[in-house]
Amino acid sequence: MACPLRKCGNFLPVDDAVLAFIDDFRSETQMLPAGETLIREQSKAQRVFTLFSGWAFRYKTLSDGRRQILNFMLPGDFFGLQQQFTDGATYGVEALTEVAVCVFPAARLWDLYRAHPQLGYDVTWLSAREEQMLDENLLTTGRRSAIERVAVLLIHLFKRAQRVNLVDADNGFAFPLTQQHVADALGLSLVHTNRTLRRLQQLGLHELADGRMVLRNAKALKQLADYVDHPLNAVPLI
Amino acid sequence: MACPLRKCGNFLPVDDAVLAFIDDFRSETQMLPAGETLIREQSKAQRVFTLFSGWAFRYKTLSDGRRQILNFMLPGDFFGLQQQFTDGATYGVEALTEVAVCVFPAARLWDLYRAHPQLGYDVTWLSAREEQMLDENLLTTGRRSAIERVAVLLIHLFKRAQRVNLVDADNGFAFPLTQQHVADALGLSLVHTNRTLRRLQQLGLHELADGRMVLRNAKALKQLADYVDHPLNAVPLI
DNA sequence: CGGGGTCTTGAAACGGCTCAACAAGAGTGG
DNA sequence: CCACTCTTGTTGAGCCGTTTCAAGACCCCG
Repeated sequence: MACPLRKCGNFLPVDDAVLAFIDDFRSETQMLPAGETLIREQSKAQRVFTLFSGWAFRYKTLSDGRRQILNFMLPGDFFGLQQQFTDGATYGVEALTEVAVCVFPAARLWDLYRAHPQLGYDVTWLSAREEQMLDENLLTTGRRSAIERVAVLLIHLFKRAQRVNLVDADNGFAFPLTQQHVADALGLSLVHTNRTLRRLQQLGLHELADGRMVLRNAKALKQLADYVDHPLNAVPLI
Repeated sequence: MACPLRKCGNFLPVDDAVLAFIDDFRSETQMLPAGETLIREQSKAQRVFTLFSGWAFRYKTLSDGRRQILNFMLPGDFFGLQQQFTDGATYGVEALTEVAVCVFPAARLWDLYRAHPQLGYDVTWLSAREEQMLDENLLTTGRRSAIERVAVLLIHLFKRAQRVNLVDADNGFAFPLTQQHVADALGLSLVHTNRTLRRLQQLGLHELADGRMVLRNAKALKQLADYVDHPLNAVPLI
């Protein structure tokens, strides 16, 4: 059965043999409501995932409850890999909206490398791509001011939504994050996030209401954030 | 010829065929002085590296010069992978001390996956491991206070040095970072980094002089930093 | 002897945090 | 249909952690 996500045109094509392997590799497809935990911090789950629809996020928490969101996941994102190489998950993953995920048994990951080196290469590719996003997030939380941080996040999520055809003609898209999520992703307090968001909105750079975001002035946002634009190259999908 | 680093006991053993492939894969071994650039930001280098000896670091800069150090590299670390999947390097790498690196042609990376899936798996492993460190750094810069940040960094570098037998019996090891490096790694200003380092030293938690660091009270540092200890499992070496 | 890099310290300014209160909407149960 | 609570967003006031500016010490090296 063909995967509808694959047809959106922003993923690399694969031949039938590989497709069949992926299909067989997948143990199930799951639907989960918003707020559900996909990977529990410290747990020893033996599964890896591809997000098929919806949004999710990866996070870590300190023992006193402070939370840092590491990155957001959109359709096509592959996750759960790292726990494979450690004694357990060093982070948690939570659904931001209702999500559909393809579930794979981590134990068979090594089979994948042996049977289809191409897929192994693709896994590495996706992993490296996620690492790049982390690099950017680290630069952001470490060295950008609050207003720059928010601007970067808005553009970044916009670009990512665009890849999977989630953005409409008016630069609008569903924005399922609460301000608390934004704060936790950027290393800011909730209150200051609110003020900063408000300030950007008053400058006319974006509009955010009822879970919907519209980028009003992407160029100004990019300039404000010192954002370097990368072309939207096709990426693997597993 | 046997790699001395491999014998230190903290790397996974590999069989002779794989070893021979790695040997053939390596295009050269280079020595570079401290301060030298191994990968230039924005460049299109076609090489990946394994650090054989010395320290290096990976960083990103904003157009106005603000710099964020993403992570530090110690012997055994594999880097340069990400640029393979983008149009160029999205970060820079600089030698912190004199370094020796094994250089591999990135163009042959795909050969590696095909010829030895085991090595492909190992590359992913190393990539996932680096990502874990980035996760931790992101949590640190996003959610920890200055004193917690410094404490985390000290423990983390200590543990990493320990893995490659760089720590002596008195918990001392060569510490080639300037305070500016520490500041750039933690998202702090130089002045505040100085004060914080000083404060920790006065508390008797560590000692730092003449490029040499001694952990005086690792337990207190861990507690202060809310640091979760992971066992020192063996990792692949390429 | 001069100059550049690193470390150190003081003083003042400021960005972001905390505390606190309130509004609006959604869901729940009587 | 109305209280009630819970979640999310909003705004003010004051404080504090960190930054910035500035200056001096020390050391190595040409």
